[in-house]
Amino acid sequence: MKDFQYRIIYHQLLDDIKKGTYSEGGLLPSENQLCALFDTTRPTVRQALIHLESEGYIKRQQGKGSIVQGSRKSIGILSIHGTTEGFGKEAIETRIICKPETRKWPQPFWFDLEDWELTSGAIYLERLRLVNKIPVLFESTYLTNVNIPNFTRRSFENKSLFEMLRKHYNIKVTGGEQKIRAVNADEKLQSLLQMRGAQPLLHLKRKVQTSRPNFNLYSSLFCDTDTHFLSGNF
Amino acid sequence: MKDFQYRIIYHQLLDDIKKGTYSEGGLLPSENQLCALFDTTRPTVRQALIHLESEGYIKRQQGKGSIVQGSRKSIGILSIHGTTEGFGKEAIETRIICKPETRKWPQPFWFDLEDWELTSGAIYLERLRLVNKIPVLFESTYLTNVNIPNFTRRSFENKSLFEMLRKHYNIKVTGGEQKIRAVNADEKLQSLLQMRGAQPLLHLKRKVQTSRPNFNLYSSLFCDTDTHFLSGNF
DNA sequence: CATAATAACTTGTAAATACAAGTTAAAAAA
DNA sequence: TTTTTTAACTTGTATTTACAAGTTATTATG
Repeated sequence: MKDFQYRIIYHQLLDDIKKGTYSEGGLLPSENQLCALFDTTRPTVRQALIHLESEGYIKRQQGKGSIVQGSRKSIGILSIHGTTEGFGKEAIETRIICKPETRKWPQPFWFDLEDWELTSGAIYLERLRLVNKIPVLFESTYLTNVNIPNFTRRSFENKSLFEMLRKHYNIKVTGGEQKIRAVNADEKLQSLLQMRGAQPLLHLKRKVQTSRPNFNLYSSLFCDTDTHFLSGNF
Repeated sequence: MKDFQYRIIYHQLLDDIKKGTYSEGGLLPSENQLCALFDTTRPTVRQALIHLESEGYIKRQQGKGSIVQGSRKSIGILSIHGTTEGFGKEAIETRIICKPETRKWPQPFWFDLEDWELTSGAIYLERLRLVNKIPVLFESTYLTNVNIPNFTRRSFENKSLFEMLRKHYNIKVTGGEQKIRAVNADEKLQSLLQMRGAQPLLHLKRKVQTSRPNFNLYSSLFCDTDTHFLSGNF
C-alpha cells in the first residue's frame, strides 16, 4: 500500500492534535506554513485539512486559520473511523463476546446483499465496548467470507477491527452508510450492558465498504446513551 | 451572493438526480464529459462530485465512474440539509406548534454559548414534521436574535427554515455538530407524535453554523423511529 | 486619543496539467 | 471457442499558479 502525501500530512497533524502539540482552541500552522513543513503545495495540504475538518478535529475559518477543536468526549461513531477512534483519552476496552465464526447470512438481512455475498457466506463476531469499565456499546458484525486467511483465528481484544484489517490484510475502509433508530433493550442487551431497568437504546445498522472489491462489512450496534452519546459533525 | 462554479454544477447534477434524469444505479457522465458540459476543469467538477458523494447522492468508484445512489427514503438528518431535504417524493408537511417569539436562552443550554449570543437573546419556535400525515419529528429551535428583520412575522408553514434564511436573508448553512441520544417520550411528546404507548425516541441536539458571523442556530429534535429512521453516509 | 484606512496575513475558489491506478471491452493469441 | 493481452476508458493523487475574500494588526489620519 502506497501512502499518499495528503494521508501522511493528515496522520501527522492528527497525531499532533491528539498529543496536544496544538492546543485546543488554538490555531494550526497556516496552509502555507504547512506547505513549507511538508514540502508540498496548498491543494495537497488542504486535502488533509478538509479531511480533518470533516471529522471534527479542526474548524477552518476563512481569513483566520484552522482552529483545533480538541478531541471529543463522546462516541464519534458517525465518522468513517472505527468505534475506538471516536473516544478521546478515556480508557476504552473491547471484550469479545462471540469469537469470529463462519455463519450463513441471516434472512432477511438489514441491507440488500449481492449474490456473491450470499454464496460466500459470512463471518460473524460479537464485541462489547467498555468505557472506564462501564459497558456502553454492543456490536455484532458480519463480514463477507472471502479470502481473509487466518481471520477467525486472530485475536483482536483491545484492538480496532479496522486497524487490524488495514495492517494484516491491507484493507482500507472507503465509506459506508448507516441507519439509526431508537429501540428498547431486550433481556440479553440489558444484561450485557448492565442496564438498570429498561432504558431506550440507540440502534445503528451500518454497512461499511472497503478498498477490497466484494468485501463489505455489516454491523449492528446497540448503544447505551445514558452516560455517553453519539456525536457527529457536518 | 456570488454562486461559485462548483456550486452551480453541484445543484444542476442534484436537480437532475432528483428529477430522475440519471437513473438510480446508473452512471453520471464522466468527469471529463462534465468538464465539457460545464466548460470547466476536472478539479472544479470533482469538487461538486465530492460534495454529492458526501451527501450520499452518488458513489464514486475509481476506474468506473459516479454511480447514482437514488434519493433516500429515510430522514437524512445527518447531512447538512434541513429536515425536509432528506425525504424523497413523500408527502411531507410542517406544522408550526409555536410561532417564532423572542425568548431568553435557557440555562444551562445544550451547547456552550458565546457572550454575544447570551446578550442578544434568542428567537424560539416549535415545529412538527409529518410524513404522509403521520407525525414523525418534533423540532424546537433557538436562533440568535441578531438583525433578522421581520423574522418573527414570517410564516414558513411547509417551507424549509434553511431555505427561507437563504432566500430572504442570504444566510447559508456552513456546518454544524450534533449529539444523539435515545430517550423515552414524555407526555407532551407522546401527544404531539401521536404515539401509542411509550416507545423510545431519538433525541438530537444540533448546533448549526451559518455564513453570517455571530448567527448560530440550535435545534432539539425528537424523532419517532418506529416507521422511519435516520440515515447517513460516510 | 480615537477612528479609519491600509497592509499583511489567512483560507476559498479556479484553472491547466500530469501521471498513477482501477475498470471494461475489444482485439489478439491459444 | 476460450483465454490472454492490450487499449481505451474511468477516477485518484499531485503540482503549480492565480486571484478573490475574510481577518487582524499596524499605520496613518482626524
